[in-house]
Amino acid sequence: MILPQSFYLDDTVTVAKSLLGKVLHIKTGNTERRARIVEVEAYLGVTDPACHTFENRRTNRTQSMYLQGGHSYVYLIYGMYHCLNFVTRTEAHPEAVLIRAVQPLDVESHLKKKDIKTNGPGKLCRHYEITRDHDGLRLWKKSSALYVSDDGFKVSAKQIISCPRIGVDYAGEAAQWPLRFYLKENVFVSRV
DNA sequence: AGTGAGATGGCCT
DNA sequence: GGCCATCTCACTA
Repeated sequence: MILPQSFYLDDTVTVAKSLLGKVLHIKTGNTERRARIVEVEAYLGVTDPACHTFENRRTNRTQSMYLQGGHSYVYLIYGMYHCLNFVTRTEAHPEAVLIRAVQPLDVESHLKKKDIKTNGPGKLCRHYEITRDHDGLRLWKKSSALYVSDDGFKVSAKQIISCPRIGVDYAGEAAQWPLRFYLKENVFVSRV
């Protein structure tokens, strides 16, 4: 079942945790690939020093974060990698969930750890060729190049690990906030 | 295994 | 000019 837009309008931490186990669909040309979300981070908008919209900062890059929840937000980082986010809440609350790692579902391959190409926000976008072209898409529409569904995969609260976010040391105290969530013992998670 | 540098563009002061 | 929600490669040991 495809996730409705209302799914994304909830509290950002709730959405982040709920996204674990959901299925991301990526359409390129005639093919559609699927991947289970296994690692995410919450970015809490205007009051979060680690968030691009901290203090209501509004640039060309962050336009889509000010859309309603359920849109994609893709940005370029370090001049060469892209990061995929799902916007949450409403226009007045520019918050988002960063998709840090997914588990590919199409190929029945027994991947060795060194061969995993989707365990990190930059690597997963490179693997699925997700770029700024995928910014501002409506994730609740099956016609979008990116959309998200629930295939019935169950995740219990005990399987969700919380810890500080990666790569935000500059954000002071906020760097310690437990806003990174991942599935316990999942091999596709970027790091433990 | 662990550390350090480099690639490279947008946004900041 | 400097920093960044990253990753890879080359080096140490």
